[in-house]
Amino acid sequence: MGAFLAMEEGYLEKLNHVERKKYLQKIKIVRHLYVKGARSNADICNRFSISSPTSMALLNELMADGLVEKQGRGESVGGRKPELYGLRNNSLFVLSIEMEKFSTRMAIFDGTNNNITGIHTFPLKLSKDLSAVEELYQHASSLVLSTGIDADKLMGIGLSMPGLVSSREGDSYTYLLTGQDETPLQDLLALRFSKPVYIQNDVKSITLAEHRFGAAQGKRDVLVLTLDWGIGLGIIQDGKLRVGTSGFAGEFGHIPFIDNGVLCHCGKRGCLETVASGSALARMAREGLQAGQDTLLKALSDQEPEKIEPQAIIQAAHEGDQYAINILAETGRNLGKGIAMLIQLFNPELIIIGGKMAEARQYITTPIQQSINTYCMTQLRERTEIALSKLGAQAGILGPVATVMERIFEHRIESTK
Amino acid sequence: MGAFLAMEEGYLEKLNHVERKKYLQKIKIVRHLYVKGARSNADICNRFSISSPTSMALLNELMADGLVEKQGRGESVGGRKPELYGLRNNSLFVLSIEMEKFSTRMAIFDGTNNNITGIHTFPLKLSKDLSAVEELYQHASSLVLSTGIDADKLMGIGLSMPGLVSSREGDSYTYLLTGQDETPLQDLLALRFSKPVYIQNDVKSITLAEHRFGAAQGKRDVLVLTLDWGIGLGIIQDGKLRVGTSGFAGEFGHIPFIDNGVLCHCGKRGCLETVASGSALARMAREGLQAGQDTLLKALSDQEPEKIEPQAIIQAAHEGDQYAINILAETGRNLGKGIAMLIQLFNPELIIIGGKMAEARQYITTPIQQSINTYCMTQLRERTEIALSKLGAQAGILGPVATVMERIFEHRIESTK
DNA sequence: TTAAACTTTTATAAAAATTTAATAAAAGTT
DNA sequence: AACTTTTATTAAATTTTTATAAAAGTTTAA
Repeated sequence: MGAFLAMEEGYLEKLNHVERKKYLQKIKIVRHLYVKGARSNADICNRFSISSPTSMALLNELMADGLVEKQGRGESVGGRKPELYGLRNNSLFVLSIEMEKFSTRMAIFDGTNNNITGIHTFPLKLSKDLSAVEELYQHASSLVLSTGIDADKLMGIGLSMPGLVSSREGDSYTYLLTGQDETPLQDLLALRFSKPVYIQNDVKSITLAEHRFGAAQGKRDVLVLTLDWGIGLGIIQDGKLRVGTSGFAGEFGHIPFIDNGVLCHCGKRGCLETVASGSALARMAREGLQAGQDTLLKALSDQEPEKIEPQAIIQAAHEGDQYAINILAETGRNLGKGIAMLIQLFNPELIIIGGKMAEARQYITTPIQQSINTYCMTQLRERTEIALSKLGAQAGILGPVATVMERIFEHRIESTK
Repeated sequence: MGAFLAMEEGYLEKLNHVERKKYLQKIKIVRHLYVKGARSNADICNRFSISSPTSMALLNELMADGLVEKQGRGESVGGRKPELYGLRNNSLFVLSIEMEKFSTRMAIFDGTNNNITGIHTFPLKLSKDLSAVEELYQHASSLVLSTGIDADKLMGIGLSMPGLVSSREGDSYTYLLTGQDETPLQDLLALRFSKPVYIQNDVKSITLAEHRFGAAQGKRDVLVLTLDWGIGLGIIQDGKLRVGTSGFAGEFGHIPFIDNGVLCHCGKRGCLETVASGSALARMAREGLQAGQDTLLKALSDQEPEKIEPQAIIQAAHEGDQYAINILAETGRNLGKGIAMLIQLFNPELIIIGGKMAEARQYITTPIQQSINTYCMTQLRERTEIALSKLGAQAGILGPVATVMERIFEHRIESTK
């Protein structure tokens, strides 16, 4: 298998046209089996428009390569039961790294997308300088070592981080800056790890996770909103993540929303994020407390007045606190107005709401829906479903896995053309 | 050629796998030659990853079918000059129909996208009932007859109309309603014309025209804004028109923009269209005149106070009228704020501004740019170019041609799979 | 319940199609 | 004029597909 998937420098260049075509077909079959699970020979024939003997020959080669194995018989559809071919267990692994501003999480996933290590958290801070690269490598190495899996079997590494990320260039424009005309971050990491590395913005990464593993599975036009301190948006159109020309699409939190509004941390005034995010919610709570509102939050604020977190407000709402419910509703109404714009612009079939704020459940979704009803054209809103994320906190660590799934085969397919 | 491109009922079903594959390859070559113009054999080999003898055989078949012909020699790149293969002149024609609320335009285009009939205008009104279908057919028939071209050579018909159109279903949700569970408009027309018909919303159709023939050629992430009485938006992402799950994406004119604003014709209040469109401009002008503003528009309004058209205001601005310039600037600033949202959400490389309002040129673009600078994140706006449409009024009639180009081959390719 | 008839899958051999390699002709460069 | 590069064509080698048969399972009907 080493020889086949590893794709050493110059490996592809040595192949002639027929061999490249065969390599391409094999990669596509592997992707198919990875994404869909074990499949029959007949299924592969149909999927790729090749004849049964050809498909059989490719599968035999993949079995000889050690990548594919027979995995029992499928259900009969009126005749002989088909042999099922699937990826060999323990033959493919993916390392997922989720970097946040103040901590970093890692986990290793197997070929059937099971987390085999649990989530390891490190207090690794995300800054502009590159020192984190080496630290990341050390943590990752010892994690891989601890599992005892063959380093050869680690197919690739996915890395998600906040801020502006150009996934095409493989570079961040906010953190771990390599400098202009320098090797992009992704290539730098790939060199250090000797593995393909794919970086992606955190929200876009979560969006891929929702599309691959969550409520957006099989949907073609989906928006994923992540509501934490800020507001994130991931866009799936015609079944693919769309990131725009530089990879920065989806800056929904910073659209102009309120005239002469509060100063946003982005430097502008009145961004949506100033009235519809976790930080907006916290600000409303602080202002309410200062104005002498009677609420469960008082107890909290007496201890640490500046440390009111959205989650405490959500908690209070679930305990029936009227003020918390009110400010959540205001946040939701603002957000809903923003979402109404999104529905009009993107005409999605589904909008998934995730992030910590999603834990407010009906206290946020009801006012959102109310705003949508007010601000959205009937024909559009009637065709849009709003749902809460099922993946929840898992989405963050599954994101890089989905990113690797999306890119590792594409990358190979591209370089074969 | 009749047999080849016509695709009679059941033609494809008769083919075995190899024949279907060959048919698919030939269709793809024809599309390539149609979109790119005459090409060499070597180019086709590279483009489709097939060997020279195979490609030559396919081209020979296409020549025997009467679809392709040799069209001279290309430039040498250091050796023998390549033979160029192109679509036979006068072998493919497209009928373009542009329906507006109060009139309908038609023209026939040849295989190199030249308008061979000029634009014929009919006072055909767009309503909910289907009586227009027969009228359309009669007009079209006599137009085709007048050119003397073989009806067989009419490849397809493109039809654009305002309102909600589901291009996938081939049905309008605003005009020419066929009723639920009835044959969609597109199929109804296809039956009457005995030709493939493709319908599309007017703005999306224009967007395709800009992408195929205008300033968006070769670009991958483009937004096209049409500014007339209303505001239209067409979205190209990753090189393709994106229309959303029901085909209604891009309802930019009716996003909520002003709290408690003017009543919009859509029924809601404060839509962007109420402060940033041609009708908003006309309203501002009327209000200004009533308030006694001193402006060149006075002369006009004295005659027909209710008939101030955006074009008159633009004209006045070009003549130096300060009031006209001011209200255009206000319209532009509002629009610019909306465009700032679009840039943040879509991260396009180019935004094309078309429609009659584009004739205001710097009087509209300068305030637009000013708003973008105010409301848009630096990293995003720096990577976005704003340009005026070069196609201008031509875009409307070229749109259905681009729609046919986009769909007619896809349609055949789909049904081969 | 059992056996025959029918489907689907798998395997293999013959037929067909495609690619590669080889070659000649054409066009440009030194 | 000699050499290089590219195109176009033919023949040989390879690959893919089709056709066929056997194996395995399901359904139908006695």
